[in-house]
Amino acid sequence: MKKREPIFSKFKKNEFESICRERGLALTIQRRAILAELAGRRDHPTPDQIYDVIKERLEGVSRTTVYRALETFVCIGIARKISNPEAKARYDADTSRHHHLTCLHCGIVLDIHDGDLNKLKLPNESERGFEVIDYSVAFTGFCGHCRSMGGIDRAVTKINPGSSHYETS
Amino acid sequence: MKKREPIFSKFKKNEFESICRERGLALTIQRRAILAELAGRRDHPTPDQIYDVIKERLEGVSRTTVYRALETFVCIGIARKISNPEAKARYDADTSRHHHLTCLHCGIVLDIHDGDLNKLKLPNESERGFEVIDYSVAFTGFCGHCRSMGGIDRAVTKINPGSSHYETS
DNA sequence: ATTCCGTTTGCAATATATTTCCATCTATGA
DNA sequence: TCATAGATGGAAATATATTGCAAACGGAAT
Repeated sequence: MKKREPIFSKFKKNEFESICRERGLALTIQRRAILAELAGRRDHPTPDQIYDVIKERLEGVSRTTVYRALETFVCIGIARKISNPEAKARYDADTSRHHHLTCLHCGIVLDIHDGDLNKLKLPNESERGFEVIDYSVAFTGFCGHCRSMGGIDRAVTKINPGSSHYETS
Repeated sequence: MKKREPIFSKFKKNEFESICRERGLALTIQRRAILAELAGRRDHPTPDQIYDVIKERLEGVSRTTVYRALETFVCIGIARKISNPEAKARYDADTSRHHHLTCLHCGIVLDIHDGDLNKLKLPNESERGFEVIDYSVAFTGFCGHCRSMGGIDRAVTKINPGSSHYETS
């Protein structure tokens, strides 16, 4: 098994702290905990998934704070709000260009790092007035867990929030 | 001005009717109207946007019916629920492989048909147990309308539902 | 360490989006 | 036309997200 680099690296932590200082944003324990949780996992969690973990450690944190902190991270450029077909917010602390696999059954979002996919020619959309900033390739399919569960009717691609599960690493 | 093929073509209509017959789904006036509306527009509407139009023509139609019909269309393969970072579902009656431009300011989703983008090599994710079914390239940026409006702070990429507007064709 | 001030938080209320329940109604085949 | 499986409408429940404000906190100056 290949050893993995921790996502909430020293680098990310320093980046966060210096950006906050530049902008006059306070380094609160809530923001630290929320960022650490977001950056420490690989499943692109929803605000509620983060809240559920955070609340065990931080007595009395509010769901509102989680929502607010995540939006703040997006605004200062240390996280992204990612697109997914569930249409609920999911966040990603990795802001480098990479791509996603979304399971059509349970909604989990996994990363793909692939050099070729990072070199797509941008379409010329200036004629339509659109300014392209970035892109990401969104793959859809079925994750290992959902494939191995018997009885999944693939015609029913409706995402089932009740059956969520996560990569165990 | 280039003439455009109507999206709710004879083909789509026949496809819908035959699939419904095969599956024992009733061809109700609600489903017909909802599909016609979805397929007739190019802006990837939310259920509410469809409802707002439909209710003028179909006295007493329920929002619930619109939600249900759209999910049904996805299940039978004649529409897709598309990925987007807003906290609401958007649907697309074009199930062929194509790609999307999403405006980071107003949330509008435009189509891109580009032959090169349709030929990406699928990543080999079978080792991780993921079965890839399809993909779509999600471009983000700013649409012509949002670019031309003065005073947009690009650092604030939060999607603003209040400023929605649509392609006039 | 203490004080001050602007930022952030928690809570409650509100807003928006979606789903569920069930009585009633309708499309469709016999 | 009739029977009936399937669909609808409307209310209510649930899920998701945002806002306003008083109290608490972080960080800089002292």
